[in-house]
Amino acid sequence: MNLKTIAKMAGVSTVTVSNVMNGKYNKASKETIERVQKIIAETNYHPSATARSLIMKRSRIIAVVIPNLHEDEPVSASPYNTQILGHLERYIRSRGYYMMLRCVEQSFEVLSDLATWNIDGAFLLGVSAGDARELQKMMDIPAVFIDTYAEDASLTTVSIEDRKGGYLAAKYFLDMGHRQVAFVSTPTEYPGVMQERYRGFCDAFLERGTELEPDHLMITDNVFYEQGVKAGERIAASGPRYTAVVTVADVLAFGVMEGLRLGGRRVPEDVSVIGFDNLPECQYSYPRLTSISQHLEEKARCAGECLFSMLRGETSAACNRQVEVELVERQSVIARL
Amino acid sequence: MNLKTIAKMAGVSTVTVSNVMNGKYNKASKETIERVQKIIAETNYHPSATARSLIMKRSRIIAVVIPNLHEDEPVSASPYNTQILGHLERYIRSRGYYMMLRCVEQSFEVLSDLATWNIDGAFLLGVSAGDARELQKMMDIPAVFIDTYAEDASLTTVSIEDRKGGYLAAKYFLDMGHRQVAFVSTPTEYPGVMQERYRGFCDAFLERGTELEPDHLMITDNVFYEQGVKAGERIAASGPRYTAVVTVADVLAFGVMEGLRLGGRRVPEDVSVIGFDNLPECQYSYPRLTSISQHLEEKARCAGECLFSMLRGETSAACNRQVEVELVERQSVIARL
DNA sequence: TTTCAGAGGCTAACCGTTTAACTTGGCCCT
DNA sequence: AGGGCCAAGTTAAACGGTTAGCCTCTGAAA
Repeated sequence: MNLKTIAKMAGVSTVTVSNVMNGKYNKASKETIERVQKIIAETNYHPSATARSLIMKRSRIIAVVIPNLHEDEPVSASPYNTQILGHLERYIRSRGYYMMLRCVEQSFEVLSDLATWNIDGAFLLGVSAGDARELQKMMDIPAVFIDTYAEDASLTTVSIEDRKGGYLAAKYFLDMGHRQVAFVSTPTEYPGVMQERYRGFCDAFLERGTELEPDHLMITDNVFYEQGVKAGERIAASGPRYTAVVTVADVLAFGVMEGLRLGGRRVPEDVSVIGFDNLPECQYSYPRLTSISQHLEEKARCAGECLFSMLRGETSAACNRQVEVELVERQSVIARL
Repeated sequence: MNLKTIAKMAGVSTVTVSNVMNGKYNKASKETIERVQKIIAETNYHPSATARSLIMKRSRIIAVVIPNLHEDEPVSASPYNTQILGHLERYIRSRGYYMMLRCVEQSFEVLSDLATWNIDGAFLLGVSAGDARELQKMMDIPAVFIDTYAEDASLTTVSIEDRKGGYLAAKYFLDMGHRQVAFVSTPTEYPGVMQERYRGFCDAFLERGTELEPDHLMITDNVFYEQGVKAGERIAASGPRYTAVVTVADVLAFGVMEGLRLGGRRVPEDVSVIGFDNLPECQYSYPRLTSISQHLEEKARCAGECLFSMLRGETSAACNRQVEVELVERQSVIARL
């Protein structure tokens, strides 16, 4: 079933059918339009996207590049990824576009072959700043980087208020009377999400004039559960020194809680814990985890708006937007009087 | 950059370049092949997938249709979905195909517009048997239904040994000395995953000759956490009657454990619990949840093999494969002497 | 010496759309 | 009466590949 067939059935040329399909109603008479539309509906005809994108040089396909989903590690398989993916798909579809998904280990391995599809734009998740700039160059299409921190403003990025998140967690503890607070994170010395969160954490102590413990910073190799357990055990082993822990990821927090328990400390009676991301699991961990929440739908909408404004050619320069965070109170924190 | 350009640079016709690209090496001389390949490499040329699929009538695109990912509910946002998605993507890509993702609320809303892309095949997740048959008719392309149970064998399906899973859980409890075992599930009267699991559960009791408690079956509205909590509370309220619970989903089990706690029962000291799916979260719930595990990579590979054998036209009729399950022991179960 | 096969290559048609440019007739204005 | 303009079409070219069919040359077999 193609244009030509429809045209023949309607007794008009293919161009007329094409015009009707694309809403160019000033190019045809009312009767013609109705006749053609009737036939289209009856035959359930849908134009070929391939033919269309071939000649129009735009495919209405958006690529979404996301790190390794298949891994058994909670961080990859995390509901975070599923949800943001779901929201992005909805946004893309609501605009009449299609989503092509690509999971990658190394960001680079990818994109040349995606280019064969004349991709209109791309969302890239969790790419480092350096890689991001490379990628931006390789694919000369509009791209929005989600959770990437670039020092310069050449990239269009959408992230959350990571710094404020760290700040909120620390301030919450300080307000609750905690003074000895550990910070569990992957390395914070490079620009990125974790550094921001740590900066915010420090901000709160600075603002309050409270000294940080000299060894409050506990660096882990990754944000997986087992590393959290180790960190928790270390904290437990340091005696009653720390009364509270901020972690940069919920999964890490789940591990820390287990590690503390293994080390003989109760959560939250002996040590309070705050996570980051507010995964659905926070509601059914034990104890339920207090966490910094990011509004994923908002994040996706934000990213979508950025990308589609670029697609429309509104080159309002690269935007760098941050979505609000908030602290969600649950049972893993108690006040310290 | 297109075929014509490359052809001109190499001093040959487009056909020759095309042949070289597609490995038809018997159609060109060794020198020509090398010259053309060199130019292709230098210019980093990639042929247009749109043009190609237009004329070849196959796109190398596989559609993946998955229910609502964006929901905040653990069951949608579940790592299960993320992981199976990741594995499917890997399989698809390993075959040189592309993955188009579509999240749906109602399975039907979808597929006519996907057809515009000349999709070669599709994976459909979590579609009911009835819908599946409709869909199969609508899109006349090879499709593999994952986690769909059809009574007849007209559909190609891949699922897990759900019945055996239910059996394993029940048998494990019986072997551990439990006699009063509750079964928490969404309705089991219609064909589907849950019915299979329940059947397996009953099988074990029948085999052992142990009577089931008259009200052992606790039906929930869905497999979300809150429903699990309610079921757990109900079980707790029924006094010391039940010493063990089998649930049809881990998230439900997490809820049940919380509900039992709220009702004053300890897990596993008073009541033991087994989940289903073996989500990564089982490793960091409290207590760690014993669960029936499905091998997702295997499941994806299985589905992939089915689909690609259909794509190759090997019409070995519709296959209905089931992937193995096993019981993973953790801390949520103790023996009853 | 003719025949035949195969290597190596080319031309033309085709896939299903969109777009630019052209046609035709009717109407209005001068 | 002639020109200009608009509505409602049409035809032809283009997008970037693939495929079928044709051509030419060389070497070997009959």
